[in-house]
Amino acid sequence: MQKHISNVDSAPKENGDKTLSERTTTALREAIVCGTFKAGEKLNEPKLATQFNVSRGPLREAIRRLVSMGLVEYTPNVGAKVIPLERARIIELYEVREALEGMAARLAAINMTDDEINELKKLLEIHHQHHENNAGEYMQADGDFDFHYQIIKGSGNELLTQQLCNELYHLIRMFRFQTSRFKTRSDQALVEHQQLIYAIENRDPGLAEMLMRRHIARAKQSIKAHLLSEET
Amino acid sequence: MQKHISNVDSAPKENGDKTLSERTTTALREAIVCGTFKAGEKLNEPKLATQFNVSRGPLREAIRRLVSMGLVEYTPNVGAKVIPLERARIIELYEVREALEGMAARLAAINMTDDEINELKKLLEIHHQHHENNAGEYMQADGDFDFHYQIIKGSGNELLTQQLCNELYHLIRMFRFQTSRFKTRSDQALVEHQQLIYAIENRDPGLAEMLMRRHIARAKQSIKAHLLSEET
DNA sequence: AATGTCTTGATTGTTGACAATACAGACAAT
DNA sequence: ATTGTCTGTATTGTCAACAATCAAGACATT
Repeated sequence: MQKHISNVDSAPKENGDKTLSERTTTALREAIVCGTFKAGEKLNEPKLATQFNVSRGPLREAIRRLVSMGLVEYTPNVGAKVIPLERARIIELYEVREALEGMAARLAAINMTDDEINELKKLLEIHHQHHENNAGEYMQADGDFDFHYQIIKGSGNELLTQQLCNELYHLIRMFRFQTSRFKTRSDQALVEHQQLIYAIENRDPGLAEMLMRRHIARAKQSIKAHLLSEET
Repeated sequence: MQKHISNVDSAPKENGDKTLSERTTTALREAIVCGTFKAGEKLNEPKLATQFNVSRGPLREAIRRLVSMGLVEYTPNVGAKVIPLERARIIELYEVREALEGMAARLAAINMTDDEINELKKLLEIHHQHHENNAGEYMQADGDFDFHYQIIKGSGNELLTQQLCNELYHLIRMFRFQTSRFKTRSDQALVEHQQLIYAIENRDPGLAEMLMRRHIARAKQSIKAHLLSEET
């Protein structure tokens, strides 16, 4: 049965995607993140190559990149499969996030320019509006991403930014797609974001880190509870 | 001028290295980490393929993997080059380490078994012996790695372990190779390791994290000072 | 019936050739 | 002299065919 991916061009164009293998990577990544390929599903090279309208070379490259991003598992001579996102792994993901984004907030409190902080404030304001207008919930996920993204960038640490935005980011997205049934605690999150901005504005690295870590730890606890309550 | 890498087989055999591209990855990685290829040096595909005695396919795979490990920079249609380890990047590396290994120590204090803790103690004892016998310095680098490695594994967080041991680890090694001229503060480190074990043994996650972070932050400061004093 | 071996089909690993792109040097124009 | 364009060469991107490996089912043996 043919999936809804006739070729690579159906993927979102990302500005840096010049070569075929890069476009294939993006296309395959989105397909996995969005659940077109189910968790644990085998990735057959010739079949996928046909679907994406490329030869096996670029496709293999794409698979390798997704392996290094943690979205795909690989066994030599056996093949690739979409990573099965078990409970344990999700908790692990949030623990790593807590560590890295905590550090990002600390560094952001030191390195962010005043302009960048103002941008952050504007962003929060927009989210606030949305929350009031649309009775919460809606767009919260993307909004949350934007906010965290700006702080990460504001850290000024390129390695950290890369680790979070290029590697872990897509894992988080994938998880969110699979668990969109969970309500996002959007009003709570807004308050926490607000506090975080204060800490950064006051150039208090310790507080910024602590608040960010609590923000993420709280999300982790919330998810943990949800996952347990769903246990069969 | 021919380098001292006639083919892939000269690389250290790592148990999981079955396929040619995996062996090539290991070989190329070691060559880069150990400085056979200088920082910033261009990696020419046909030339390297000849040197390693493989075709361009596996070699390209190897390069891609090293890109995702941060050892190699890549520009489409231009090619790959060994990452130039500038001062800024080294500091960044230690900031990320501080965050991740801090979290590892925290989790280790929670999750490590008593047996694992005993192993850690034995390891420290061995390092202590070496320090007294060999008037310090010697073997400190590897010893330090072993110690940190066991704590990371002891965290029980696979994602964290992978990030540290498969990605950042080799960057650190590469940096150490380039700066072996720096004296390692080995007696200081031993004391800090000792304290860390206490914290883990007493199941004090907060203290364990704090000590690990200080341990790494101190190393960062030491390196910072060295780098500044070398400024031309 | 259960276990072990063999064979077959499918899938991955590797290769070398060809196409597309970028870089360097020569040359012309201002 | 400097800038811009062009051309040839080198390098990377892509492909399709071939070799090596693995997984599953048939068959024989205990």
